[in-house]
Amino acid sequence: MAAERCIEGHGDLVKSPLALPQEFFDRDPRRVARDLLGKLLVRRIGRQTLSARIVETEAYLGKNDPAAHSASGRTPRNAVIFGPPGFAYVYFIYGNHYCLNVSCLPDGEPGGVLFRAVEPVTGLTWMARNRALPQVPAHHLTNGPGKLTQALSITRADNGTNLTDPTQSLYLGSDNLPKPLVQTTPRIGISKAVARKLRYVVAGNPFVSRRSF
DNA sequence: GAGGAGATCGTCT
DNA sequence: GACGATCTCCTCT
Repeated sequence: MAAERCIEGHGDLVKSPLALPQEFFDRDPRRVARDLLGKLLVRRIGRQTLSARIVETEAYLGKNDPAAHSASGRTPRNAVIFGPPGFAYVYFIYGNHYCLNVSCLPDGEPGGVLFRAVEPVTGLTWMARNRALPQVPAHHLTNGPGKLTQALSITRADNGTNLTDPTQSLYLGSDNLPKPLVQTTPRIGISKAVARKLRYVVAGNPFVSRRSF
């Protein structure tokens, strides 16, 4: 069990969130994607701690989901989502961008959740610096899978990180806020299984990547 | 504000 | 060699 610490953000001292247990991810990716909304993504860079609240996710179901990377079987690239639950699957896409997923389901069963958007909580200045966009509105810093990885300095070096371990430089935590109101929509940017409503957003949150369909 | 096109490169076949 | 779970810039309305 993680000890509570204090992290800095905007000059305020904020209680460090407790890491989510591995059992949280040992479930159907649809449940995990929904329950991750409102949870915190915590990134440590040296002495700096960045944290952001998850406001948009997508579930990828594995072999029965043609849109999932795992649909065509295990490869060196996607091996993490075939592994134990709660680990980071980071991949490079379109020559420019990294996307962050977390593995779900027991070891050997493919499944994962893509993080599409987060709401910055602490370290906003660092995120703007990482994005090289100091003038951009806050809600444009992290409202997309490629944007949030850039803002939090997430790269393939983070692939395979145990996101349930609070001693890691990247982990998932909870500050026990009430569950937000969740809206489901079709996933974005895919060409297969487009009709399935496997995208989960915090209703009305301005930090989601796209508002309505 | 909305829509289109180019950039860019790792991964897979 | 083709494709891709994206982003940004530019143009048009």
